[in-house]
Amino acid sequence: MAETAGLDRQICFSLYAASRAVTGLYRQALGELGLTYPQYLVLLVLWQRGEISVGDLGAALALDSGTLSPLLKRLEAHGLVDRSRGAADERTVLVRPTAAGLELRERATGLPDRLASAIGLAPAEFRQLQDLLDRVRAAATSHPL
Amino acid sequence: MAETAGLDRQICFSLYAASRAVTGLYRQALGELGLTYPQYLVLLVLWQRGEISVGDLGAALALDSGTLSPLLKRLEAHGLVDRSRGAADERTVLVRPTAAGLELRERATGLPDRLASAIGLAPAEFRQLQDLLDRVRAAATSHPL
DNA sequence: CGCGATTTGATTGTGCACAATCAAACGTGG
DNA sequence: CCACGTTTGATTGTGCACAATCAAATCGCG
Repeated sequence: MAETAGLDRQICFSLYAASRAVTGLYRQALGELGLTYPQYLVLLVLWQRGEISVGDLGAALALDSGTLSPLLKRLEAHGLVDRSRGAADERTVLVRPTAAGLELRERATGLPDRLASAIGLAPAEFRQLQDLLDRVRAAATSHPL
Repeated sequence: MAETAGLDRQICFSLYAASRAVTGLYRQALGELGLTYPQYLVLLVLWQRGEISVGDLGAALALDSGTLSPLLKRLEAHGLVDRSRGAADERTVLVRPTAAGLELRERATGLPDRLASAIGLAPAEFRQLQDLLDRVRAAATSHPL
């Protein structure tokens, strides 16, 4: 045989398709807030940590500066974040939410629960899925193949 | 309280991050073949189904023409696929692999197994993960939120 | 101090994703 | 036959992702 397996047997496609489907669900909800999904993830970090450097933000989200720099400029243009050079190290850029950026937090509070109920897994299944995904991610990022 | 949950508690981020991590693993392996990950998915379908219309391809991969049209042109420019208008219906475009496109299948045979072992889940866990992902995808695509 | 190596973020270029719009081809009722 | 609505793919525009490269700031070591 040695036939290449079809799409239906490839875990990678299930992962890829599920990720895009869930992002699409967020797209609808976030559209009301004027945010994209990666922008929402950045704000999640800022709401939790307050001021943070671009580097630490990239480490938290596993995104590099080529993705974050223009994204942060768009958030700044929309008045949701401030950016400034660090006082101690002039190379670092510190990002923090503005008042408008903090206000969005209230409007986004119900979002994770709405999404979770739309997906409709049992709580135990959610935990199981997250555990498996985190292990996959850890293996994929450490193993250079 | 009513605090927005952090990144670590959001299943959506685990899904998003795991998907990008696995895609990154494929990126290394596919680089030797001169393919991107979505291009590889298109070829998987073509290897299995032979000739197929752009519409059916989009349905199989859940991708629209705005993504597939330029992607297929790049594959055509690399000599891996042919494109032609359908005889019965001049609106449809039929895509099929060239000889070079079919040869790549041999070079890609070991790939899913190599990736699976790099990820390192037990077979039962793989099945479990795929089941959960497919259910998430089904719920996310049917529920309009 | 001074100079090479490192760190940090920005820039550039390619390639997805997806919404919105468009034009050509098809199909059907009158 | 023909006008109208539908289907099919292409095009356009915005916004991620990521590799590669760059410049400025900092650090380390002699």
